[in-house]
Amino acid sequence: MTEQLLRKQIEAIVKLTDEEFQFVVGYFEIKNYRKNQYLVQAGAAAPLDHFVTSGLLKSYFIDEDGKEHILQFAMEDWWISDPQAYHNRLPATLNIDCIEDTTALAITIDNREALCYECKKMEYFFMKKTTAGYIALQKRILSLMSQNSEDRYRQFEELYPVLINRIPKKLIASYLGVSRETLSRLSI
Amino acid sequence: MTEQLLRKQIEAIVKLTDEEFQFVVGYFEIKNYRKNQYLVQAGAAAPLDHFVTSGLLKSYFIDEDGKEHILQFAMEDWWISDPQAYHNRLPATLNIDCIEDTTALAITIDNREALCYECKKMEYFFMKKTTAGYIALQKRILSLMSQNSEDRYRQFEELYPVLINRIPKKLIASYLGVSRETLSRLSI
DNA sequence: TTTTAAATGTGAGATAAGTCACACTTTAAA
DNA sequence: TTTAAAGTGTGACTTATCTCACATTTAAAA
Repeated sequence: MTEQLLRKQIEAIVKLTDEEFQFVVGYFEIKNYRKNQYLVQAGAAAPLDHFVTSGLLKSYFIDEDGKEHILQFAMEDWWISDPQAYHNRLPATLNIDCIEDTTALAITIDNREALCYECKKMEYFFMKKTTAGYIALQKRILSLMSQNSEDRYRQFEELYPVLINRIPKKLIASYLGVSRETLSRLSI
Repeated sequence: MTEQLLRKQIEAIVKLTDEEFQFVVGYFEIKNYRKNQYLVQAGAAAPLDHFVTSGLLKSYFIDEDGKEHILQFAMEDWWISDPQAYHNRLPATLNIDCIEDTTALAITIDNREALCYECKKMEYFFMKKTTAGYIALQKRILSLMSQNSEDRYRQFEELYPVLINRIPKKLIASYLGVSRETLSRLSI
């Protein structure tokens, strides 16, 4: 069952009774998306945070030259949103779309805030997740500043071995901040 | 009074009574540091998160070539730590030291967790701060991936005008992920 | 299965940024 | 106030990476 994945992730941080988990799940809705479908489009509202239970997504920014820069991939057990748009109820600056058909549990910002208010365990859970995300982003910044393309690729390989054969190399290049030609020329 | 800065920042997010604020402040200690002094050294413990009330600090990573990469500056009203070391009670991978003599309110991770447990308003406050930090890091990643040195410098100027004349250009270069020579050659 | 589109590899040349070197200026220390 | 250290600017050369082009392979759609 798709909710069990969420439960497992939550319970790695805080224990919940069956009733508590049913209460939590009530704040989410199950969503299905097709390959290439947008979940979020720049300029539009981005009212949902998604916990992916199957499939694969990417969030990315399109710069003034029309170039895509991938900020995040999200497969099973990952969360994905445009955090700025979501938390501050602003129009999206990012796009999110499906690399594969995807099923996710989605929660609105209002529901999330209500849930955190009603259930402090969940506030604690989200706190832990956000902190871990913050740490991961700091590492990514250091990686962009201190490593060359090849080292960044190798680090990606090590960190997300599953994704290497599941995502086109040109998308990995975009995630790493390198052109697809340069990635293709690496001795890897 | 140095605590009032903290109160003001907290009250921009959650209102506190005088008693509540006194309770909160009890979890912090006032620390003074001299210019060039380390707050955190790579390899050692990093048991404190600092809320700066005066002065200026930097956190940075030293790569295998001995090159410094600045992750963050922190002046009045900013928080600074090695989040990975702090939250997970690990040895630091970052260094933090003073660009200017600094006064800060410091809190241990144990005190922070106890405070969040005792005072849900503070948990909410830290949640908001961490989320805002996460969003800022995402923007920095996109900036590193999509902008050239000059655009990054101009963006820094716009975002932190106060820091431009307070920090040596070579440190700004390190923060922007560019050599000091290249920064010096920009037509800015 | 056939057709079309997407992904990938690779050459050739352009370019942003890095590195090393040294002079000059500003700031801090003795 | 003198001395030393740190910060900054700039020339000359190197290099990683980008861009454009086109061929080839692989995957998806008709």
